[in-house]
Amino acid sequence: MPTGNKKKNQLVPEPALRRMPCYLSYLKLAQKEGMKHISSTFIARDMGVDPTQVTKDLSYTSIVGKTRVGYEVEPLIEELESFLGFTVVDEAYLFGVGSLGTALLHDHGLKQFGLKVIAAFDVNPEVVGKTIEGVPIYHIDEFKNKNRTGAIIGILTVPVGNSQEVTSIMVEGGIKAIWNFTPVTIKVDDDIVVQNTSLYAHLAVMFNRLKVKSSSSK
Amino acid sequence: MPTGNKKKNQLVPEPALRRMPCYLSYLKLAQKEGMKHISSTFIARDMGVDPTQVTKDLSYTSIVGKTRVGYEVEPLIEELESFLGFTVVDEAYLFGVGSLGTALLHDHGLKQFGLKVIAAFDVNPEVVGKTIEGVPIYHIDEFKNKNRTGAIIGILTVPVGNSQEVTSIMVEGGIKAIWNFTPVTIKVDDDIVVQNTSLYAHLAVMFNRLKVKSSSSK
DNA sequence: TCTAATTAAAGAATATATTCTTTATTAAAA
DNA sequence: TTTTAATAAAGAATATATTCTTTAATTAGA
Repeated sequence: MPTGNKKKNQLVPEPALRRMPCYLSYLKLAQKEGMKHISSTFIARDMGVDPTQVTKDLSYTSIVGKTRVGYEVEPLIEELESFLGFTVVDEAYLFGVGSLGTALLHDHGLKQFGLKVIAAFDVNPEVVGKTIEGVPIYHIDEFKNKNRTGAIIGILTVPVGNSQEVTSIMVEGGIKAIWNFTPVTIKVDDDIVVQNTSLYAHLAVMFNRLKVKSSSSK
Repeated sequence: MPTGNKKKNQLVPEPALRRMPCYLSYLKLAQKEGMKHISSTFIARDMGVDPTQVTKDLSYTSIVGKTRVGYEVEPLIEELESFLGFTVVDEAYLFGVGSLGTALLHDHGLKQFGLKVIAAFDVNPEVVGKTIEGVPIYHIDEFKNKNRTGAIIGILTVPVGNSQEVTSIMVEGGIKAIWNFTPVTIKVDDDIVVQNTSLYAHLAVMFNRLKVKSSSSK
């Protein structure tokens, strides 16, 4: 049996992981206002969530709070950033320089959170050869050669019909994690990480909630 | 007690709602290939999910399948699109024309899924007065006047520090649903719908899964 | 016409996530 | 030094979502 912290190997629940960047941005604001310590009850009240959920979520990191004092703001921020992988910058390729792909290339916020797009790939001759925000766009056939540099993260923003095909190309070329912005459920081996972020799925949830609210208020 | 379909008033689970656009894009591809009928087991096998989950998810819509045949593709597509609110185009305002806001304005995919940005607001004199992809950008002070036209959906892409402030302005101006792209937990009254879509939260989940995978494979 | 195989749908069982409760700790005040 | 109040943390209870099981329907084939 391997030694080491059991927590490191156990899977952190996705809902908890998704909340962590919220704590992080909240803590950064608190730090700006000069706060040195902050308690879970305080965070919870401010953010409108359950206090025990805050402590449970934060317990997945290696930070421990102090009774009657709370957490030290600065170390907690540092721990969260490193725990979430925001401190080291990973390189990524983007596949599909259409409307959404172009949009993402314009967002430099990604680099701040540890992801730097170093090249993009497409088949459209109108975009191949150009650069967007300093990122060169190559024909997808060049991907296998280019991947010598070893990016293991791929951003998938191709049209729905090409999703699975491009996914296969990505995996064959050594991509280990796919950030999938298409609404397609792509199929990959177990060793490949897939993160689905379909904006339209979120839009669907919003429309539904809005519909339910407006029909119940009548 | 009100009459009418009980299902319409009961909240559809968010996970189910998020999967629906996936079914939709899958069905559209199937339709292109000439399929008229499709069974839940077939969909499930193709998408790598549980067959009963497919039927359960689809049962929230008013479509029923036929035993030994499955669902009719075309009516199912139509029902899903209308159920998800993709058939009618809602108008929206975008708040914060920074990096991410600009990016979203470039994505015309949104209109296709029922959301049309008709105006954007910011305070930066460098962008105020310009247009991006045909969308005019106004100073946020002009929001209250502009909102006579009655958009009730707002897209929030301001910097973290201004999130809550701009949220209040949005709600005061009549916004009923906020698509929040900031990692901040904004506070609003119960009657306002908030849909959180923090790209960085998804990034965090991906980094974590990648870390776990790479550490367990050694 | 009858039988067998396939399927949707409903409900039960399981798994997962969230919230509640208790306990032990400890800083601050008496 | 002692007491009190506030807190983190662990585990139990609850709520939620997913998966499994059963049932009934019905089409295709014998």
